[in-house]
Amino acid sequence: MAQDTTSKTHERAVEDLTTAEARAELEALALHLGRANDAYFRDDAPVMSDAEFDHLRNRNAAIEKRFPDLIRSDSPSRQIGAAPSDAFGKIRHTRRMLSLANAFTEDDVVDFIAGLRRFLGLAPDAPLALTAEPKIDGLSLSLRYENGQLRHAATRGDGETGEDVTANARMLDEIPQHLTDAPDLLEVRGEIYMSHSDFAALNARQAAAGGKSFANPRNAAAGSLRQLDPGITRARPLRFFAYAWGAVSAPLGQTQTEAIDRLTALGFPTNPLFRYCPTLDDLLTAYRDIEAQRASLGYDIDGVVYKLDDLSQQERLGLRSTTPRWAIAHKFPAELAWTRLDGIDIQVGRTGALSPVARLSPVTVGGVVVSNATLHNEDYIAGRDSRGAPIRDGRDIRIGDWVQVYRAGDVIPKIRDVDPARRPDWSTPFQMPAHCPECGSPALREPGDSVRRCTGGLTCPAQAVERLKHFVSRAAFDIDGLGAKQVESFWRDGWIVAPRDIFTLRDRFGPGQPRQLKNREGWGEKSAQNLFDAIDSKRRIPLARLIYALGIRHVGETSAGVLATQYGTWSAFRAAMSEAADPDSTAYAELIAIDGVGPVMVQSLITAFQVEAGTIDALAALLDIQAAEARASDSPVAGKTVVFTGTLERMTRAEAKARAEALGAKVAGSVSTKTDLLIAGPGAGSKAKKAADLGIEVIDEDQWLALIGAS
DNA sequence: GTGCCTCGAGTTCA
DNA sequence: CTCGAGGCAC
Repeated sequence: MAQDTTSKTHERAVEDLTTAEARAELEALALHLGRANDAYFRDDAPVMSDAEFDHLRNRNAAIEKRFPDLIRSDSPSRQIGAAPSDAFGKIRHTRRMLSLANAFTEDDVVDFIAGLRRFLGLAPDAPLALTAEPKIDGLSLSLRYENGQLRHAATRGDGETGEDVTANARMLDEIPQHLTDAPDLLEVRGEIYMSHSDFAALNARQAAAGGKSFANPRNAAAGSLRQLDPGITRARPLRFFAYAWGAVSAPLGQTQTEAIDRLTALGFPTNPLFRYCPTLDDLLTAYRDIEAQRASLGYDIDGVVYKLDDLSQQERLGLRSTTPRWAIAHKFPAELAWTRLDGIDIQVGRTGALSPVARLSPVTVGGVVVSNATLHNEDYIAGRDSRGAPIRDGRDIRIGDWVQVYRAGDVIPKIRDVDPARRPDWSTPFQMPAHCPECGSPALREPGDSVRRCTGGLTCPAQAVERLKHFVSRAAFDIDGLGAKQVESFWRDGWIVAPRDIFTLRDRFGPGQPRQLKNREGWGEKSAQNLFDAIDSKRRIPLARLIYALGIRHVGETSAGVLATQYGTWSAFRAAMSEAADPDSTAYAELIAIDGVGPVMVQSLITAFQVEAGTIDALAALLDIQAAEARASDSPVAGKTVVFTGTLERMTRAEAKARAEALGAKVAGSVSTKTDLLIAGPGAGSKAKKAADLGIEVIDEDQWLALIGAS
């Protein structure tokens, strides 16, 4: 396994080391392991073998054990926990793994049910059955069975692509390896979790063996499933509940209830508290019952999931971008903790936004020690907006206050409340600085904006660095070995000041140059060469990624994709951005006509290409920009613009729109020359006439359903 | 003008 | 994950 033995060649027994040698070696190990960890964590580019990684980590631990006084504040033993995740292969989910929308109050649930009825075109009192089940606090897993055999197991990942943990899933008793009487293709989805008793026992074993303990059962489950050595996973008591499915070759039933029964019959553990709820009252009763049992279940749950029971109705409702419309998670009240607010720091983001961050006396909330929390913006801290009106959830928050902290979505620490009785008498309302703490430029708040922004632009170090970090981020250029930390370090030394410097790095600091990367601390011949190669490999870049990487305000990943698809090539896009500066130009009209592009984004694009034309063009000249391909789809309506008019008799307007969009069609509100197809129900008026005048194809609802294969 | 829905931006801890 | 706000339909 150990291809690279250089670092071990001169290794000496730990007992023989002098203090000075130990200190030097710990420093070197911190550097190497930190880099290796970054490479694993961020990219798919391990810089050393797993065996060597483990060896170095053990060596570090051994030296620290003998010289406890020398343990560094940046010690790898503190930073490197579970095995690096990217050592796992990737699996693309055939059906995306979604998350759930949340309900926090009974009113939210009532709204959810009303929304279902509205979408389906049902009367407010029409019967509508749902199901309720506990929401397990673990990590979701997708299991793919082909001809009854377990083929793949994948974590959720970002929903599109997860990690391949097949070898580990095969080690778990509660996951069937073979199925009988199953559909040829069956993807089962569920939750991996660890029970309270198993968690306590595991931590006790870990402590006895001198290992680190886990903060909570969910972390223990995640750490155990993501072991590189399946043997370790085998020894961990992981459990599983099935609650959903992905692709299937034959339906599991007509309702959620039937499908869950079928999964149970196939041998999957399903939750015993699953319940069929014909009415809203049944649903809320189920919630209270499950909440009452929460402490005695023996495993963590964080709410109750409601799903529409009828699967054909589920299909009609369809999906939003990241959540299904037919399900919701009714969350339990979050765990709370009181602590003191020791200070408020100001961070400066990529766009210059000044965000206040609370520095808290460390406190345990929901099994995790929290010491920072976001405070959003100045209105939030003042408890009122710029006109003095109180704002929702805002609080008068001051340094020195006792504050109540919770973790929103069980993740992001937030401040819920302030105890006025314990406010120190010296406290004063927090004042946002009028100048950027990083560069001293005036920090201004535009009318109507809730955020104060540094006006320094790219002369502000914080903005410049954040821009660079954005440029190399995963969804942008994603250069192996050039992550946030490296970019910041290069920026500090003036090696990379703007994005284009990345692509001239080899010319300026490569072989033959007076200053060379390989002589830089922490770099060698090989690693320098690898970085140059990694950079070169990203010169060829899809148009969408480049547009996103530019970091133009209001242009995120999605909008960048839309723009790329619309213009196709860099030269077309680049020309349009210049021409659009004239609001009377056709370029302007075309730009603002793009679905999802409005006046704010247009202005932002125009300004960016005026102010930064030189740097952008210099960058583009160093790249090989790939044209965007029109999205291919097998649906007959993909890419078509359709308009609905008149009364639809077999579905609501919302449903028709959602379905058409799911098939790749664009749904417009009015007929124009861009319209490809008009679906006209009874009572269609001017739109149908206009369509006829323009020679646009007009069909009725039945023909439409036949066209999309859904009659 | 109101009310979705989505997107962008900033966020934590491991 | 959440908030704020842009974009769009009604």
